[in-house]
Order: sequence, then C-alpha cells, then structure tokens
Amino acid sequence: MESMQGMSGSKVTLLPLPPTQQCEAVACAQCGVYQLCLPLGLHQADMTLLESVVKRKETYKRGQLLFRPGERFDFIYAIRSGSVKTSVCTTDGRVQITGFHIAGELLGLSALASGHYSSEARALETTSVCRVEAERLDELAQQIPSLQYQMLKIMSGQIRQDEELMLLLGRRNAEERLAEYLIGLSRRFAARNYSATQFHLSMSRGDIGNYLGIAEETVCRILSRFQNAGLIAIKRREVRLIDFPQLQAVARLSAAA
Amino acid sequence: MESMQGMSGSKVTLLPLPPTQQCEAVACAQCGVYQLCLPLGLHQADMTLLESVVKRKETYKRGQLLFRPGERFDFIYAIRSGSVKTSVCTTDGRVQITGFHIAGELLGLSALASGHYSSEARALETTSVCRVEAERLDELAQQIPSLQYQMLKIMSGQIRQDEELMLLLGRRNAEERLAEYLIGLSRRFAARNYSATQFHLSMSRGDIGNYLGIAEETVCRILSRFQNAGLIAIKRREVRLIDFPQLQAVARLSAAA
DNA sequence: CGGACAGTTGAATGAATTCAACAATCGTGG
DNA sequence: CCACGATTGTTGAATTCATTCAACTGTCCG
Repeated sequence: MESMQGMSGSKVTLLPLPPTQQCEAVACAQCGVYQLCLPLGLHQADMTLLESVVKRKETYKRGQLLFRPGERFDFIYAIRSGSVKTSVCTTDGRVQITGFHIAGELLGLSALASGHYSSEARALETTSVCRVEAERLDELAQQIPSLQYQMLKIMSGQIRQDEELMLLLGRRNAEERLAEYLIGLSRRFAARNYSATQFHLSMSRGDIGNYLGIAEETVCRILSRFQNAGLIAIKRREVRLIDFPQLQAVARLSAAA
Repeated sequence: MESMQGMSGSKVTLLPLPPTQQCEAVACAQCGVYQLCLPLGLHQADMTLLESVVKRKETYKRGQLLFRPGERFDFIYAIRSGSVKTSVCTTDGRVQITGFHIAGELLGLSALASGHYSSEARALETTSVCRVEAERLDELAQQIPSLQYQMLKIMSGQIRQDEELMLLLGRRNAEERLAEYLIGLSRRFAARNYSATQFHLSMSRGDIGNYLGIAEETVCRILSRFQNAGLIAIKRREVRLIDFPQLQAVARLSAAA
C-alpha cells in the first residue's frame, strides 16, 4: 500500500475511510461510487484552509431532515457513517427518491446552481456527517483551484450515476431493477471494505420500490422470487447474495463500455 | 436592452444567443435550462485565454456522432444551433436517451470524472457546436477560478435537471410524461426567444418514447388524445400548444418549490 | 416514381398495480 | 419484561395501463 501523496499529515478527515483503503480517484470512479475524497491531492497549506470551513460531526437520528427543498443552500454534507435518502416531489405530493447515500458520499450538490436545495435529505438511521459551509466554499475554491477541480469531478460522477438510474427507470423491468439495485449496493459496500455478499438494507421495501419506480408489493414479490430461485437469502433487511453471477445475468446490467 | 456588463468587446461567442437576450445567470437558472453562458462574468484577459482553447464552428449533420461511450474525453461541446440527443445503453443493447439538448446547452460533462465519455451524443439535425479542449480546460480553470465556478453551477443545474427526469421516469404515467415533455420544451424555447406555443420537434416519436420511457405507439396514441381533447394541434413534427393551462393540469408538474 | 422511413391505429396480451387481508417485528410505556 | 399498537413486510386476486404485434397510411428524398 503506497503512502498518500500530497496528503501528508492532514488532520482534516472529511470522510472516514479505513486507513487501509487507498484514496485513489480512478479506483473510485471505476467502482461506481462518487469520488470518495474531497481533499484529494491538496497541499498542507490548503488543508489548513479547508479545515477552517469544515464543521465536524453533526449527527442525525433516523427520520431527521438534513435539508429540504427550497431551503437556502448553506452546507455541503459528507456522510461519515450511516445513510441518507434524497428525494424530490411533485406539487401534488408524489415523491421520487433520487438517491440513497452511504458513508463517503456527498449531499447537496444540486443546490449550487440556484442557491437553494431542490431535494430533501433524510437520515435513514443514526447518521454522522461533516458539513462544509457553502458560502465559504465559494471563496475557498477561488483560492484552491484543485479543490474546485475535485468538486467538478465529483459532480461529473454524480451526473454519470444519475444517467445510470435513468437507464434503470426507463428501460428495465422490475426483476432487473432489483437485481441491479442489489449489485450496486454490493459494489458500494465492497468499496468501503464492508462485506460485498452480506449486508443490511437501510431502506424499507417501500423506499426501495419508490427509488426503483415500482410498488412496494412488487419489491416483496420479486425478492421472494429471488430467494426461491436460490439467488439470495433475505430476512427482513438482512441480505446475503448467494449466486452473484446469476444475479448479474438477471440484471443484464450496466452501460456498455 | 442593456449592454452586457463584463463582456465588453469579447470576440468569443461560445453560445450564439440573440443579441437582444440579456445574458443573466439567475434568469437562466429560473427558467430551468442550463446556465446559458459559460464565460459569464469573465474579465477581458481571461476571455483572451479562453478564446485560445475554443475551437469554433464545428458542424454535424443529422445522425452524425459527436462522441460515443468509452471514447477519450477530449472536448466539452456547446451547442450553437441545432439539437443533439445523448443516450446510454445496456450491454444487451437497450438504449435510454438521457438528454435532448438545444442551442445554448453543454455536452460531455459526465466524462470529466473518468476521462471517458459515458454516453453517446448524436446530432438530430444539422448542428453547429463550439468545442472546448478538455485537457487545456484543466490548466485554464486553474488560472480562471470564476470559469470553474461557472462550470460547477452548470453541472449542479444538470444534476437538478436529471433529478426531474428521474421523477418523471419513476412516478408519472404516460399522459403526464408527454404533457411535461411539451411544457419543458416550450419553456426552453421561450428562454431562447423562440415561440413558446409553436415549435418543431426534432426528435422522432420513437426517440421521444425512449426518452420518456414509453413505447413509440403510446406516444402516438396520447398525442392524438391531446389533439382530440383540444390541448394541442400536431401534424408530424410541428406542434402548437393550444390549452397550456390544461396541459399543465395534466402534467401536475414540477418539483414543489 | 418507388422504396424507405416515420407515424398512426386496432386488438390481444401481459407485467405490474391496486386493493385487501393478514403476519411478523419493533418499540414504547405500563 | 411483557403487552399492545404501530409499523413494516408478505401474499392473493382483480384490474389496468401500457406493450407488443400487426397492418396500414402518409411523406420524404433519391
């Protein structure tokens, strides 16, 4: 394991990656998650600056709101632990969950354009975050071009991820959606050194269905079907992936390279 | 009409806005399109720099490819005239159109994270673009923080727009999708001083259906239904919006503020 | 002029939803 | 620590919206 160039002695940990995990932009992009490390490649002087705008260790309990649509854009959030769902809604009250975020991912990016959050973010379990003051991020970014460039990359990655979700919502049937969902989770957990084959779903069946654009009951039915077919074992929110290749076959997944 | 502050004497026109249209960031954000002006608020010295990386007036004919998935990320594209569709696809060949872009919009942003395009971009009609060298954008952005900030805003806007499309794909029935689609087009044309009530669809029924996640035949049926109900008049690709309020009622649209 | 493509419409089919009833689990307060 | 209400998950049956398949028309362009 190489040392992390350019990050020598940093005291800011926006993101709580295990020390064994190399902080490498390319690797992150490949495994389909956002860029894991905002301060990647910054020099010590810049890190000190960055440190001054980071509020540390805010925590939220299950169901608590981080921000809601229309609210003034105050912070960008980096998840340290736990998980958060983001959603948008129509005037008549229907809701679409647009993202499900776990440790190491960023929230609030879409607010930058207008200065107001466009979506709602809600903790799915006890969740710890770092908050970065948006207003000072502006001035800060003027002084640290590499930081801004990092953010460009992160946003670019978010756009790509959204493209994938659109592909899923537009072109896949319910089985494919769920298979893809499980595979995606597996990859993201693996990237954080959690088990890739056995994990806890922090979203309810209802949330998963909403996220994937299908009914809660359909989620249940298909998870049962997967279980009967020997692809997974699932009990309430504990999943174990048994036949990963077959699951991939069901998903027929991913944007062609 | 005011003169454009801060752009005095610039020879770079990344985007071919009519001179009567004021180049105003906030207004653009409000009307739901991307930021219209990349070089907004740059000083003369910066403009000269920017000019050096902009390749001008590349044109593509209907059906021609601007870039395809996997290709190395060389350029960001700004559409001067015409229109372009972008799409992603699954390994088994299914395609999802993720964007439909007209004059004044940017392409290729999602490639920044990985250095390769993730989507395909294809001209829908004769289309003229400006290309910005990606490699030099890097160094350039280091020198012009305000440019990078503009790009952050543009990307943020793209993310928000993608959220809207997800909402559409996940939670709306076919009628709502088409109503929303027409309204969205209307707004974007209006923002460019084209007619908001009468315009040309550059996408085929098949493309529209793909974009909205419904079958081509369903698009036809529902457009006919709209026509019979007196909401629109449509002949082939020429549309006229007749009862806009009713169309909005059908769409029950937009993320709540 | 004719072939190709784009668009339209009908009929049969099907995947997923909705409605409903029920089971399992959680968590809070007595 | 248990009980009870609330929440979350599961399964069945009827329904529906959209798809698929198919035949056909109109329009564009070489």
